[in-house]
Amino acid sequence: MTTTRGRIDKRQAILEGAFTVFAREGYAQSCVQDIAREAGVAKPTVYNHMTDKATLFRHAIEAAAQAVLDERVAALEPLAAPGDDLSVTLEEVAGALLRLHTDGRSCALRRLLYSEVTHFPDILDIVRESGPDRLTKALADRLARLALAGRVHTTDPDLAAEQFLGLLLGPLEARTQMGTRSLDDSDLRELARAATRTFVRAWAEQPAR
Amino acid sequence: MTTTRGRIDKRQAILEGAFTVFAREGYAQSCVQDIAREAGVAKPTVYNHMTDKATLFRHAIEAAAQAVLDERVAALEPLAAPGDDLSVTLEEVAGALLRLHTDGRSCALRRLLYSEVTHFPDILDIVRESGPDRLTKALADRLARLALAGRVHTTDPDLAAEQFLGLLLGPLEARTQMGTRSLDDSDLRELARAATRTFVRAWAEQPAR
DNA sequence: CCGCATCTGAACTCATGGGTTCAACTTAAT
DNA sequence: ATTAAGTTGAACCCATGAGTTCAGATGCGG
Repeated sequence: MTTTRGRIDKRQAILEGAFTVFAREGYAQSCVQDIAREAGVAKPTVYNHMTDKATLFRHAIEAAAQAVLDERVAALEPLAAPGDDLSVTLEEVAGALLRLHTDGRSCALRRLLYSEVTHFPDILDIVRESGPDRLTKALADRLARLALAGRVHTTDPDLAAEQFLGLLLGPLEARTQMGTRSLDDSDLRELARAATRTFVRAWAEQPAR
Repeated sequence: MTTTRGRIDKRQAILEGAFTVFAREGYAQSCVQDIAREAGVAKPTVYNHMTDKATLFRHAIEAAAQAVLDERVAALEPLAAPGDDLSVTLEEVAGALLRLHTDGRSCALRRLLYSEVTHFPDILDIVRESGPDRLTKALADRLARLALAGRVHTTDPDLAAEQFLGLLLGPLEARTQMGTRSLDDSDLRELARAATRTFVRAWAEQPAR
């Protein structure tokens, strides 16, 4: 078999260890030695799987981004069949998104993207389709369905989705000190409630529009 | 005099050069030699003014943050005496904020903060009072006045300010590819219009609240 | 049991860069 | 003119870390 290499695929361990260390130290400050140690592997083994520190970085980011995004999109699920009161479902989804967004891995990933976007312009392409873009699209899809059902009043679900996320996540950055402080669950629920209320007032309560 | 040192204060040049290089390369990837060259100064001169690469970083960030913030707060000025149609003034202010927020220095500063916040936890304190926090507060002050005048309907101007900025800046990140792509002025105006419309619908058109 | 692929640890090369030293130079103030 | 502070370039020391090499484990299929 091609994939049943030697031991229980070290590759996975390397990618995870790499992300952990990169997240903790930043790209330039991480040394491959530490990554190897973190992954429970010898340094040359790392170079057996990845040619470069740079490609190691790319692959680690890609894997992490994929994982983070899947959770996010899954959290939108309740919107497929909302209850009688749309606000309740929206608020539930909002809370779930906030919890995911403030998660340690998520914050670390965001920090890494921001800091290395200029040195690795290609990670944007890697992450784009699996990044906030796809989340906005997925939310826009849900909102479009709801608009058809007359429960949201908009002709531009993409805009509505962008604004919902802005309303929800914008206030976060300030409160979490750029993702370094963590909020307790009641704060998150409060933020979810405030964002949902404003969104509903602007997009679901109005008569026509 | 204490401040009429030797030549026309190299200190300023050093801080500016440092920010330029840090912004371009990131903290770890910048070397003091390059910073000195960028500032038109010899390496030992840098160490005459700053003890460390780290304190050099702190001071450069502080200076840049101060400059960036002052512009931002100044852009809120029109809200002190809005015209008959509040939307117009809001939209004008929103456009100005967007232009400042997408400015190269501004994006670079944001990237630096995100990437080094874990290695320099203290830059948060340096920047807090001169960061997005103070902008939100300043905007909240304006909104409070407008609420008193009955032109905005809210009992929580801080929340309204946070949400306005979220509505305005949230959609930006996606469109500018984390600040790497620049938008032309018509796009910015469009974004300002969309954010303002939603904000007004939620906070200024409603009867009571 | 053997060969093959992989993993390991340690040592090594080499480039980069932080921070310092120093002797010579420039400038401002007295 | 003299002094003192500040600047300069070049050379220097030293730590760190990317990437490689190699000789010896270790496990697997046949």
